[in-house]
Amino acid sequence: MPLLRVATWNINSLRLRIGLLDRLVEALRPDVICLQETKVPDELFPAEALRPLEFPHTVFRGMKGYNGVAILSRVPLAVHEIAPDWCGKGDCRHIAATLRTPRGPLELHNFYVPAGGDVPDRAENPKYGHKLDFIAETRLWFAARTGLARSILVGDLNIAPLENDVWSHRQLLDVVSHTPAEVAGLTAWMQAGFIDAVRHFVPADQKLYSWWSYRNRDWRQSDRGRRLDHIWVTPDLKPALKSQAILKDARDWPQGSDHVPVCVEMRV
DNA sequence: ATGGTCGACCTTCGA
Repeated sequence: MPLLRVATWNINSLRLRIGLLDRLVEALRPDVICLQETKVPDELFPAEALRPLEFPHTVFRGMKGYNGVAILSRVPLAVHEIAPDWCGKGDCRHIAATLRTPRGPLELHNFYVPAGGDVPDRAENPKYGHKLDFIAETRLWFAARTGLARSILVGDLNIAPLENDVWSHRQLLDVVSHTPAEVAGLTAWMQAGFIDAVRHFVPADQKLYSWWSYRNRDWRQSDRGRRLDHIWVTPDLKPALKSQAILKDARDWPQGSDHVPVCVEMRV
């Protein structure tokens, strides 16, 4: 099992869209699926309904109504209780696991970063402050992890850092997800120990999105997308990277999420 | 310039 494919998807309700996971598996053939916005408390996690998918190893952290993250895996894994309770909120926005691969353990982090509300102003909008505080905390925490290696960080990070990660850099400078403060915060976090595994394959001058708003009648025609979903790896894994895929067609799945799956293949 | 659409859940909130 030298090739490992890791997919990340904001599923926007696991119970509502559980049937779409078959399509994801068929299209991407992932070994590991990281989900965000599962919106299901742990005691209601649909383990039985997931069984036919044949991802026997699962870890999850959910709550009622909001947030929630899960990892479905064909590779044995165990929860890695290592990270703090970000911003002391008790939110279910992060789960870490250790994957047991034939060539040694891999550390995997699955994040759902706060969306941050509508107004990009700390005083006026506490959600925006929470988002900036969250990514500052995660940056400091990873920066303190000296010797971090063989690690993968994925998730809905709710920030599009590059000019071509949004449909119009100029028009989104004041829109939460692409403000200079968020971009600086996310970039500093990544540079605390990771490289962008998707942009490793796609030049920065090329438009690349993973999310299109529900509020566009014809999302494909208007194509006002943003790249909010990311896969980062520690630099030691850079030579291991083999390919990336963003499953744009998933945006047209029946009753689909507003996010599409992102996947990276690596030889680990 | 504005409003546009979802999901969860109890009527409005979060995205």
